[in-house]
Amino acid sequence: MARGKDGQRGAGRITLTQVAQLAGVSRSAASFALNGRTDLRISEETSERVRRAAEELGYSPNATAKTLRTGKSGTVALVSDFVGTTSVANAMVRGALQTLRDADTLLYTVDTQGDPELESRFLQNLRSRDIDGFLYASMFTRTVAVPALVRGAPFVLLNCVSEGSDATAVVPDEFAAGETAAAALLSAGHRGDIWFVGDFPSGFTGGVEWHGWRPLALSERLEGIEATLAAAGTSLAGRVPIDNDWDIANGRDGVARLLGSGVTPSALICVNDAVAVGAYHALQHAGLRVPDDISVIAFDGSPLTAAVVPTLTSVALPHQELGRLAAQLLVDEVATTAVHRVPMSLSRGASVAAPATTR
Amino acid sequence: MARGKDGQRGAGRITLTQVAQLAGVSRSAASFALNGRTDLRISEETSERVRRAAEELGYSPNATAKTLRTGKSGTVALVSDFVGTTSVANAMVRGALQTLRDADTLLYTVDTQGDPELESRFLQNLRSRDIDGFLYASMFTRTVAVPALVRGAPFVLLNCVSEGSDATAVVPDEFAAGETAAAALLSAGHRGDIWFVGDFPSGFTGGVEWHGWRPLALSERLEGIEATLAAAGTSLAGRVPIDNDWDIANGRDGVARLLGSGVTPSALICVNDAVAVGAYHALQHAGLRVPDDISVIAFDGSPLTAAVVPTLTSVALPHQELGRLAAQLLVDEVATTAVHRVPMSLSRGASVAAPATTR
DNA sequence: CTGAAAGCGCTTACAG
DNA sequence: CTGAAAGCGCTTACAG
Repeated sequence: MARGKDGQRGAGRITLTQVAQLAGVSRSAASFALNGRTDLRISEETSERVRRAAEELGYSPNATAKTLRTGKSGTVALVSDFVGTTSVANAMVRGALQTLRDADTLLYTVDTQGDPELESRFLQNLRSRDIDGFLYASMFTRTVAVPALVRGAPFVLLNCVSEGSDATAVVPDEFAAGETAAAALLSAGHRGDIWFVGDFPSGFTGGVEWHGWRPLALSERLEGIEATLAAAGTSLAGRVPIDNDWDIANGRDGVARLLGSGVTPSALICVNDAVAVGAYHALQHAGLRVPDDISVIAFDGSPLTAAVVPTLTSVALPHQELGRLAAQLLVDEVATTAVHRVPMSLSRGASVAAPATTR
Repeated sequence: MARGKDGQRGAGRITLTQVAQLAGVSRSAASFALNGRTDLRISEETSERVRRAAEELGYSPNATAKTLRTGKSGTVALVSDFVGTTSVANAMVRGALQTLRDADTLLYTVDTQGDPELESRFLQNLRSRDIDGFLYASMFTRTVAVPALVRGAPFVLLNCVSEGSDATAVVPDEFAAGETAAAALLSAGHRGDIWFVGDFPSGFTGGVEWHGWRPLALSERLEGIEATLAAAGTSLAGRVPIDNDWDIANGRDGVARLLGSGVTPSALICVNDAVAVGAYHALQHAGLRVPDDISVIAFDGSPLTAAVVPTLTSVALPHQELGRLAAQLLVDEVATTAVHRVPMSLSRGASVAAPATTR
């Protein structure tokens, strides 16, 4: 993992000496001014000049040097065994950890909570420690703007792609996942009356910003579904828009609305497992049985699939493999701008059967 | 966050110079030998002497100095927005992050996967970076042996307690949680035929090692339950032992066995949500309705509670508050050996009702 | 192999 | 305020 194009030391990294020079003061004075120390009784005017110089040069202190000198790093570590959990995030971390372990590299995880200001502080800190590389990851598959600080070191996007498609990225193959879901229904004998549950609320389309984010899964899954249905001479009977969160309540409400409108689907393809669980609830409430009356298939392959009766058939996200591959690409310094798509496999439950009409 | 008793610089930290002295070689030679470089054509015998000296002194290189000199840190960072997920682990991280943010401290997370060798490598690396403090956390509440490397800096145990109770720790109040669960059933009118699902398999007791770990939740929850029932003049009708994993299948099998033995409980207290979901399945299979025929209550307050019909009543783990408090104690340098117990609150679903016999 | 030295970028006590 | 200096712990080119 050598330094990236923009990651060379010295190439651009501003030091305190340079700030002092520009401000026309001693290094000591610059240090005192920047750290807001008053021992030296530096005039406010001088302090201001130093701060402006630092600002102008884009100075950011080297945390490694500071730590070496002071014996304090300003950081705390949380050490845990969390990865054991079956969580989306943890599976990605687990995959990356395995690969990096073989490469004798440790993995620090930081969580920005999706907050740009916190992210920026973390990135500054990490860069100032001469981190060898970044895995820039997203909770759910979407398009991101890669921060300049990340671009300054080798990096691989994990579960997201860059705006200009100008970076190495690893994402699930959502199109193929859509194909897989549709094919599962087709091979069970379904042809018509297949509904998709989880479209954007009206006014939104898959291609635009949504919730401040730009998810990829929805549009690509839909394309895969439609392509496969079209090849079999059919198409979706319709799409049920639901609210933002793609949670259980959204799924229940959406399907209740669908059933209330007099439609009797043969099968439901739900945008994720939680929505499918909500669909179960609405179906049960309407006295419909899964899969006897209606088949249900979803995406994600989360623990929810085992919580319902009958168990839910779902096209599983390959989180661990995403982490593994992204780490491998980082270690291997593969410097393409390719988007690597990892296959999603069908996790078979008992929620898909032959359509009621054929029995 | 000052350095802990054993954390002072210089006090004990061995440097390369000391290794070289003990081995009777130059610092250059020591460096070359330890890094396995051959440029200098150091004899195998000398190398061996250096390695022995390093070993004897317990030398571990200072990563900060090394990074400063070489511009490489040997680490990679995974930057993400994972914390948004509703996962046990992430809630703890989120809580800690919030507190530390106010204290202007960043949080690095490392995951050891429960592997002692990987943990040791991480701890070495973190200590060598002069990390200001540790949150030592466990996935589930248990007794841990705190590594010496952690003790070398200020630290707080998160969701675990130390073997000798000689460290500041933050854990859920499991005893009170047991009381809460029992009280919920009592106030719904249940008196007898209350069964506990999730006892250790026979041969194990709550006090001893289990699965290589020593969980606290089970024994303390049971004590709280029994204490509250006793105060109401009753007691558990029995305990259903289940297999190790405390997952959905374990719960289903355990309850199926119980029902198969001819018992008809009035209420079930399940050791966690997953086991309760399994209980639902077994009850449904037996034609019993929740809560009309049997009430069910559990512990954890996970997303599974919303996935089932009726929604599950559960005593919720206060993960975020655990993280928040632990971070606060770390920042405040509270140097007691106190175990702080955080209350668990009742998350009301629709799975508890009056006993069938009273209606 | 040795030994003295430079240098990574910072903070800080010191004499002026 | 300045300015020269030391020092954190390492790596590494250099002359012997």
